[in-house]
Amino acid sequence: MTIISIIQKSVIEAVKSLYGVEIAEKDVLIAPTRKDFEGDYTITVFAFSKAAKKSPVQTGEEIGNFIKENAPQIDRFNVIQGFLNLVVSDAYWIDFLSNAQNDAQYGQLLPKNERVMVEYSSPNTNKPLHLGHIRNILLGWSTSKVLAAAGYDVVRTKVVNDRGIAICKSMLAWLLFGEGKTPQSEDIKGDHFVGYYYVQFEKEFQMEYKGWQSTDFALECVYDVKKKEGQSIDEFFKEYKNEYFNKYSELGAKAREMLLKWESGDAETVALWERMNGWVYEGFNETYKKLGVSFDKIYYESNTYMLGKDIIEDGLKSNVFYQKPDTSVWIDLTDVKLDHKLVLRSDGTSVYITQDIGMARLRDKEWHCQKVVYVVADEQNYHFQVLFEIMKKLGEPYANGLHHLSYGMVDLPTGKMKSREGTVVDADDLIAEVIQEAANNSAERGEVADFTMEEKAEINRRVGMAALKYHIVKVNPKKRMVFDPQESVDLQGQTGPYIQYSYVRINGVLKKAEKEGLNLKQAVPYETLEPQEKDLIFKIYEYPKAIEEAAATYDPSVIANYCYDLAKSFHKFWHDLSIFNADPEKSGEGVKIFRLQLSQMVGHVLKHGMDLLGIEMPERM
RNA sequence: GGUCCGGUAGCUCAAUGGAUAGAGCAACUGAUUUCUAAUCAGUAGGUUACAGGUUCGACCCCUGUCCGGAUCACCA
Repeated sequence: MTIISIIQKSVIEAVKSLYGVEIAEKDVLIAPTRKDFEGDYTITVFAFSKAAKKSPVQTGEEIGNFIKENAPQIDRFNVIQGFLNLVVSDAYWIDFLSNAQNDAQYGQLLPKNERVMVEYSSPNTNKPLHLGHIRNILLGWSTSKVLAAAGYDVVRTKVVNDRGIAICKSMLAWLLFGEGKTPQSEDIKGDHFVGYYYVQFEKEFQMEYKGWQSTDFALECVYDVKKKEGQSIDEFFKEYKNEYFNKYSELGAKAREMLLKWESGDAETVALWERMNGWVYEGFNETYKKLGVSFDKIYYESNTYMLGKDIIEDGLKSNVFYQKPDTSVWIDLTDVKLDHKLVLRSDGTSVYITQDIGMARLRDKEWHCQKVVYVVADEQNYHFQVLFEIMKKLGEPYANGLHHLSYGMVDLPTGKMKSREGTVVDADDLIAEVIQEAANNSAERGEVADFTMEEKAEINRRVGMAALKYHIVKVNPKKRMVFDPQESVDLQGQTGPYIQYSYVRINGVLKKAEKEGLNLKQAVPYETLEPQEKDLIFKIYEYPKAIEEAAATYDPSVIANYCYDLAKSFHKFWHDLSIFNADPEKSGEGVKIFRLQLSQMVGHVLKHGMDLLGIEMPERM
């Protein structure tokens, strides 16, 4: 039984026997005691003081005395205002530690016998990954790791948007201006290579558009006729871009023609499409590898974009959907405070959401997940609200397990990232930069100067990636975040490397212990904990709760902050108390072994926790 | 305009309705004969956007206002 439930039960008994009132477990508010007070757990007694018809302080005293009498695990207590602070006995903590130590899986919670699918990354194949994708990927990966640690059976997936007008733009530009070049011939990463032609297309298109804007036709037959009140020429044509692309643009016409050819299965077009997408995948895979993430199943939109129509037809029969006179199909979601939403065009073709409806059912057939987490930016909040409501109305059994892990956009200190203004931070560049920064710092410090080049490179990679990943994943997903590249390479303070460093310190003493032939498996007598020691044990004890919370809220930042707190406590412990030079007079013979065991356990939890964030620990740095 | 999400120290972020709102960065001051100073300790920094309300108790819940963002396509 956990100490929490021991305390809860004791309080329930206390209130019953002292005041004759029955309360439930959820009525017992129990929280870790604040730092400035003595105690491990605090119970808020205001609610009980009403039942007792006594002052909060008196009630606290009475309950405290009762618990102390009845629960041997509680050593002493104090009451301040309406707060009952309980001190758990050192014996309990020491006992807990030795048990945890024997559990090589500590941090892996019991199986929940539920499967959850995490969809993340889901890129377009027309340009390389950037900072925004990095947030998505890190969130998706760490969420999946957290869920797995919490006991779920996890399936990782992505849906590649490999078709549509965007990739056709790249294809067209490559045909027009590519001169037969390839990523190999130019020695460029495939996704960057294809992205270059996408940009090339946009440039050419802009030139064409600019030229067109000054024609009499554009000014007299378009601007004069369609402009809004007081709208300048520039403003108007900025808004008119898409319509121009579809109506008058030569390049636009060619791109659309290519899309039609692709859809009709034209062999040459499909071959080109496969070739260019192949280049992109090679590039993406390299980036995924650098980020240390993987997928169990990849879906391609080119295979799934026709899905969902049959469901719409069935739903039409069962009156979940309705048809307008123009034959387009809609759903009425006004009863759940949403709108009427189109699910099938009047020409019978699908829209974005049709596909998602079909995809949801397909994946249910293939995987039978009780839960599905969609890691997608918050600009699509409305889309997912609509999607989930539709699935509920269709009566899909898994509908209530669908969850949109919505995260805020990543801003730069200078403002929003805009591809047009060239302020997009490229994923590969950023990764290279943080690793380089780690290398610079490492060289300055000279701690690992005697290591081989390969070993140094590996350490720099781990440290640099830790800085980057931690910087991003420590922020609550739903918040928009400001990403300062300068700060992301910081190695001091609340950073990934700070946490790694505590692990490296632990590794150092463990190595030394090994050299001295110390047996860390032995049980040693130890009775009185130093505050720094208890702090560490307490935090180790709280680790499973952090995992549960992170899993329940789909929020890896809980783990990020937990790891920082634990590392901080360890650094403090390290600074204040010596391990090998511990004074045996004062602390007893077992102190050295005990502290090594404690350090080892901290190391285990830190490594485990950081792994949930996709961060690897170096042995030295 | 409707809907949704955010607003906490100069900056980046924490805080199951609980105690005196905490960290880090930046600034300043200290701590290496010792297991790695990528560390530790200290100083300074706040009307939690604003105004009401609910409560024994509100950064947190409710109402309104302001600011920022997203979204409201027969686009994806």
